[in-house]
Amino acid sequence: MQISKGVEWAAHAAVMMIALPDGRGLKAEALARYHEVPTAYMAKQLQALSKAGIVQSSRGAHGGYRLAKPATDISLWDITAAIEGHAPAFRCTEIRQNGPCGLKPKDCKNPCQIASAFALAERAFRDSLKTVSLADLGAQVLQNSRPDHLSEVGNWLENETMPLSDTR
Amino acid sequence: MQISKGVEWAAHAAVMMIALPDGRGLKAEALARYHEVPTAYMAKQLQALSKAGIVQSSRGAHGGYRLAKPATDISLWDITAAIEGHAPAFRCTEIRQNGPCGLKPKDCKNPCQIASAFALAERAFRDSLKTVSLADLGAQVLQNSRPDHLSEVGNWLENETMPLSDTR
DNA sequence: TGTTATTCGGATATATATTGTCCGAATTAA
DNA sequence: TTAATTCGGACAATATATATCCGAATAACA
Repeated sequence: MQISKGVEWAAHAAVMMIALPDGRGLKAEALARYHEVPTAYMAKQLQALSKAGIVQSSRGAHGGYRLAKPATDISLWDITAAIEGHAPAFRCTEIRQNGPCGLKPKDCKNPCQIASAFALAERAFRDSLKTVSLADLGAQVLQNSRPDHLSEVGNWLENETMPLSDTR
Repeated sequence: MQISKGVEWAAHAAVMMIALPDGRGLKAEALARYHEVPTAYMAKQLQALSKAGIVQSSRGAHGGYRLAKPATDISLWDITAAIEGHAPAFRCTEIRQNGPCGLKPKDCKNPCQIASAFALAERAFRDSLKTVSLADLGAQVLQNSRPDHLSEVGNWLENETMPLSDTR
């Protein structure tokens, strides 16, 4: 029971993109270099975010990624689901229908009690992540960072960001 | 992000053991046959439950497994943790310390905001599972089962259970 | 308007964790 | 003492997660 590293990377990349000025983007390679992770794999996570409508991508020269909507409208659950998928972690295989005393399918209209309990727990997990928006995370980072670090990041962004022409 | 099938099997096996009369046990092979799953792998899950102090095992002729404590004192989280381990699902790799603008370790005394959010969500998940005891699950099964099914299970148990001599 | 540099996107290998299996050590009834 | 029967940990096979590569697409520029 473990969450993919891609979720961590995608979340950090998304927080980074909050700071982008309007009309600018960051390419996958830059985001990977900034976080010191494999470029191609970071790109894969960004593609997943793009498919989920969380980020916009621009191809070609001076292309890159940027957030597709306000940071307040993107939750940590959105990012997690985009990478991990929406499938429940607990997979009920209906073993109550197995074996010498197995139940008939018609007696299994209601979900198994164990599966129900896990569904409830997973809902609690989801709901907790849904309460955290990218904007919240960004605000916390601003609060807890030393000023010199923030300007360091600002300078780095200044060098790496390119104006994006098109907004497909 | 998925939960091992062993958790499902262990949970069903544990619920089954609620019904055991005092001084009786079920061997791993019987529990596996009842649920129609591979014997050796079911045995592995039972061993994990045993290590966690959830079930008692008796070796030798007429050996088997039984609950080690009252069903009210065993939660679904206990069983999950016994099989899956206590390690958190989200693994923070501290990538904020990586790259050109990486933070110094001394500036990372507080956990990363993203990791904190996941820790909170996982706590919600755990707490939800902790509210469900084996006794609860057993009661729900009794309520939702047809009487003929219950007597069928009772007969099966009668044939399979052996008196356990020793209570190591 | 053609050309080229640069980017994203999906198909393809490798590493790791999960799932499944086996055989020896231990225990107990006879 | 013996032998049957069990648990327990070490050992393979499979599925998933991780990492990588190369082609398709786009926009800048001459």
